[in-house]
Amino acid sequence: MTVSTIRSVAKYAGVSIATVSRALARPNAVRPGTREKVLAAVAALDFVPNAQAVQFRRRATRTVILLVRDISNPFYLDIFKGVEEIAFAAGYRVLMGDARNEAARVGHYVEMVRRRQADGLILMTGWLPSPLPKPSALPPIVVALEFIPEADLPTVTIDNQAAAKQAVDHLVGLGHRRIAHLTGPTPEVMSLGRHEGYLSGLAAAGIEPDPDLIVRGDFHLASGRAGVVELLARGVDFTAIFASSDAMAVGAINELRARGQRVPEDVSVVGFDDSIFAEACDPPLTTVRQHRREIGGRAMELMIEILSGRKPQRSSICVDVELVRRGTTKPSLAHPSDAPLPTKEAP
Amino acid sequence: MTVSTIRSVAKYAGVSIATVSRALARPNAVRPGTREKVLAAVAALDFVPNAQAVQFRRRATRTVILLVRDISNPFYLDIFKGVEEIAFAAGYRVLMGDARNEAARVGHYVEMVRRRQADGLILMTGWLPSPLPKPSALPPIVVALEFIPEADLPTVTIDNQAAAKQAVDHLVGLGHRRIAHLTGPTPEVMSLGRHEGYLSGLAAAGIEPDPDLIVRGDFHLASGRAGVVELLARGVDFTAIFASSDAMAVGAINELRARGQRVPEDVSVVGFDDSIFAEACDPPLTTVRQHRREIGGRAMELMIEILSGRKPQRSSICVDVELVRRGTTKPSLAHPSDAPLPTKEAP
DNA sequence: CTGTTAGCGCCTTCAT
DNA sequence: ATGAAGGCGCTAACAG
Repeated sequence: MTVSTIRSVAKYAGVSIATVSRALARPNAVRPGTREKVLAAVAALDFVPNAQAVQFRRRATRTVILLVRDISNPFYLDIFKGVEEIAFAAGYRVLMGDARNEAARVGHYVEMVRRRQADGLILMTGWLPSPLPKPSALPPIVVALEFIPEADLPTVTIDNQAAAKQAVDHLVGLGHRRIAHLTGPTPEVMSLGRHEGYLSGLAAAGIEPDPDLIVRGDFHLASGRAGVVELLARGVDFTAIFASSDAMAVGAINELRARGQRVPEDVSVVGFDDSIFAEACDPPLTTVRQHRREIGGRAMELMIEILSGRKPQRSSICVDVELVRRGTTKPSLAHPSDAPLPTKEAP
Repeated sequence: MTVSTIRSVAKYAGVSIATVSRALARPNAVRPGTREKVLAAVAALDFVPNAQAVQFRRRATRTVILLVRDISNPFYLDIFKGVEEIAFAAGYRVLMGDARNEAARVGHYVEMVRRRQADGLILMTGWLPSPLPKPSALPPIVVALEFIPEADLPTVTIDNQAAAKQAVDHLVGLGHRRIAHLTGPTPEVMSLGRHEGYLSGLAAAGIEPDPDLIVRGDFHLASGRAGVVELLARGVDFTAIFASSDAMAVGAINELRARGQRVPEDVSVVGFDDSIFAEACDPPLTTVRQHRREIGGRAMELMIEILSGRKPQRSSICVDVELVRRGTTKPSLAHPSDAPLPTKEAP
């Protein structure tokens, strides 16, 4: 590891340190001959500017933190990718933080940027440390995909309700009328939005919602299995399931199969996310795609605008979703009415 | 965002900045009364030390970069988690870098630490920028799970050969003798190790390897499907498949099913990694588990030792793997000999 | 165009 | 136990 400083380069090139600095930062602010000399010295001494000193001087770290709820979720990978691409291109670095589902850790990361370890925070947790610091004490924050009702922060989201409605519309279009919903953890805005979308999809089709068709999950695979177990235990009829996450959809499919039901022949299933599970699923999963790269990218763009002191045009952005029709949905064989399914053994 | 500095705190408390610094860094190097005053001032002014200044002064960033081959791979999530846990506890931060499979980007990250943006680099790519900088120009690097033959760097790995052999031993123990291997991308050390393990597993059982049973893949799902297509096209008999990654195993299973073969009844399948695919698979995948958290943690521990100037006891660590028997393997129905499978339609 | 100079915010001897 | 002072390596006025 080299240790040469700007001073040694200056001496070697026979110029002042200011000239070295300029030759490196704005090459054409310096006479070509001088530039040559400096560059030669830089090469000879294998000089690399000390980034810490530069950033300290400039009062900027050019680093942002992407803080996620739980890093085990592969969902965040593409978000990260979107953030990182934009960040990299703009000369920023991305520090990935894992909140491990603990509010306290969010506080830690907020503290990090207050201490100037980073310039800003892209938040993908639904909470901020409480008591909420007064707005003036909050560092630059952009919220992605989540909602923090208490604070009015710039946000990049999708329209969960419209997205869920699309999924239900698809099912309805296929002739399904007994559609179950595996929801996300329910006090959360995201889960609620998707559930409302489910309800409005039913309403649009003139279908009366049936509380027995609604099962609460937590987005994880196991809760998808459990959801099907519950549905079957209730003895309720259904020809389709809308799951608020792909992982739950896969869990549900596995459980349905274990119970002798075929997908999509007996039951159609739609997921949400278009995550890595969707393509690994057999048949591939029909699902609502979230453009994760784009969401991440947009969030980073917002952050850059904020950090540049420019006031962003829109402080909140809504990214479109897209229904991806694949193999787990097909037309309902049930009568157009609410007639029970052909034959279904109880669990 | 607060802007108070140590100087304002000093003035407020009526002491010198040196005292403030001490009161914060080593509280008992200062008289209790003074400490009180300082702490009160800190609280009143909502002072947080500027981390950039501190680190600049101390010539350390307390940040390490975890650079992965391709961030889209969920495999790295748990590695990150392991790294981050140890790092966090030791007061380090982890910057996640994505090499996007490009050697040039590795160079970029090496450069980052040379510029003192970070103290060290945990490398999970199989390459370093070439031409290789002379060792003296290399920053602190720990290699995890990969191998960089050209350079002699501290490494945390698993014994790929022994691990693969375990998988094959398991299959052999179940009575399988016609075992296919879906390899990883082949010029790479990791893939080669696993293939050697496969071969030695066969050798130990006195089974002659059959080149027709070996298909090259790239660790991804699609190549698992393609591998089965190839195997079937070759018209070769097999009762089991060992795939060098879980993703390939899942792809293979999906393709087998599409061709009317049952898993594990007709064909047993073993994967490698125990990744997120393994549990989502139906039935759950028998696979070789890599303890990713531990691997990450060990790598970070090594890094901390190196950065602390302590010479690590062992510069290379090998983490154990574990065969996880689940639902995709069962005893072979084929004759104990090399007899062809009962009935199998050609593709 | 180039050099001189004054810090950025903090830690750390070195005196007192 | 405390204060004064000197940088860390660099950038950004300000003069020339």
